[in-house]
Amino acid sequence: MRSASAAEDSTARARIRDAAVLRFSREGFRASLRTIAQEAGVSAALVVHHFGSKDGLREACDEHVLAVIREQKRDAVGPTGPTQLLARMAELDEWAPLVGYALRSMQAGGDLARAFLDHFAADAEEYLREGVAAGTILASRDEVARARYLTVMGYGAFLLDIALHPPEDPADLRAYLHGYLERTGLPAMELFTQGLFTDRSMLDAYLMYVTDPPAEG
Amino acid sequence: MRSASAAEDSTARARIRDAAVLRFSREGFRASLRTIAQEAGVSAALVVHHFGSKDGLREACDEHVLAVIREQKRDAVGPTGPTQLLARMAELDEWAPLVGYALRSMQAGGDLARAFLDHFAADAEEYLREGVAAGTILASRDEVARARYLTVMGYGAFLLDIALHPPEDPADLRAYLHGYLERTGLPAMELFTQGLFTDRSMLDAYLMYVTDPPAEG
DNA sequence: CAAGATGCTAAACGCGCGTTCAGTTGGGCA
DNA sequence: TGCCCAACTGAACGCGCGTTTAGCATCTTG
Repeated sequence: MRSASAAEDSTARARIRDAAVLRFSREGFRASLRTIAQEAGVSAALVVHHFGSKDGLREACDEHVLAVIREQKRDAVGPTGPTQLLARMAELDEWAPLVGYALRSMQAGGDLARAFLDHFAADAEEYLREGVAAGTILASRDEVARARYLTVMGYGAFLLDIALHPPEDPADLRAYLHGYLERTGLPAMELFTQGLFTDRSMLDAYLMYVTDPPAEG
Repeated sequence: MRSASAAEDSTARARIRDAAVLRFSREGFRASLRTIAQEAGVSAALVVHHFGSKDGLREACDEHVLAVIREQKRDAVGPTGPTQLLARMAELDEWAPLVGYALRSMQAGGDLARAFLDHFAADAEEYLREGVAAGTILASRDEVARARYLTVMGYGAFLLDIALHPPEDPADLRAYLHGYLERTGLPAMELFTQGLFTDRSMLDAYLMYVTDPPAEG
């Protein structure tokens, strides 16, 4: 079936789509149709001919990226966290444009971003439950909310870090990810194993507040 | 000196700057000069006359927003967390455009975003040290890295959440913030008081890895 | 009062964008 | 063979953008 990867599809349509993913990944969604067409070695008119409009092209890219990442996840052996999935994919240069596209998409918001996050949050929930069952992870009063919170936090921190320190070579997500993990590894580990507070008073105060909220101003 | 607020400055230059902050806050930095000029009740040419170019206008907005937020912070009585600063400011409709501008700026990256985060991370560091000294917060092996990590995480999560669920009325940050805190309050409190793992094995493994890293591939 | 700076505008310029259009090529099929 | 349809292109269109230019009032100042 799949001889090596989807890149083997050398129809003009696929070439345009791949070129679009690459340029969107590098330049954001401001990348022009003409630039994309040039990268694919076709005319700008052909892009519109195949995808109807620039928005149509973006939708096609969205579907493609989501499909590939889902397939990658299915093929992955054993459970891995959602962050680890993109991280491992970034390790292979072949997938770098897809990961870059996904990150751009999350930063821009929209349907694909929501789809990604729902997907990853659902994964996180599963892995957290497994951890709780295995006794390695503490139980939460609201597993769904926790999974979502941790997912949004992880990706949000990574995206903001990228925005603050844009890599000179956007293609080299590998190097960037390495540096990011180096910077955040220790505080993350401390937070996840020890928390931040020395006692339960803040949590108890919050729980009290939630169950018996003060009157609205 | 300051009769009520900076909004009292009714020179055309100030009106243009305030209009720019408002529109940038609502529409992002794609907002056009003509739109901003119209909002300020002047011609587009006058904007260029006063600020040289659109980039010049953005720089002026950056300086203004940073200055106002710093001043607000100085006036604030007692220590408050950096997140709480923006949160409290968002409560007052008067400051909402400034806060919106700051958030847009962080999402877009650039110098102002770095300035904000350095500022807030330094604040966080101070408050964390106070907490450690007071015995309410656990000490970290690297206070600087932890302060930065928590700051990037907090704002990153909030920004991603906004991108995923853009409020229908961007001006009403107040309502949005309320919903966000409702969604994340419990898992955040749990994480900060209890951590995530049941034992120290992950942290110990990480510390071992850092002090004695495996050979590079 | 003359002269020049200052605040400000209407109109236009040039550019890059997404998109459209008329037309060419070439393979599949009655 | 003749026809058609799909793939594809170069040129142009229309638009909105940031910016420029020329000119007009209105103050300031010697």
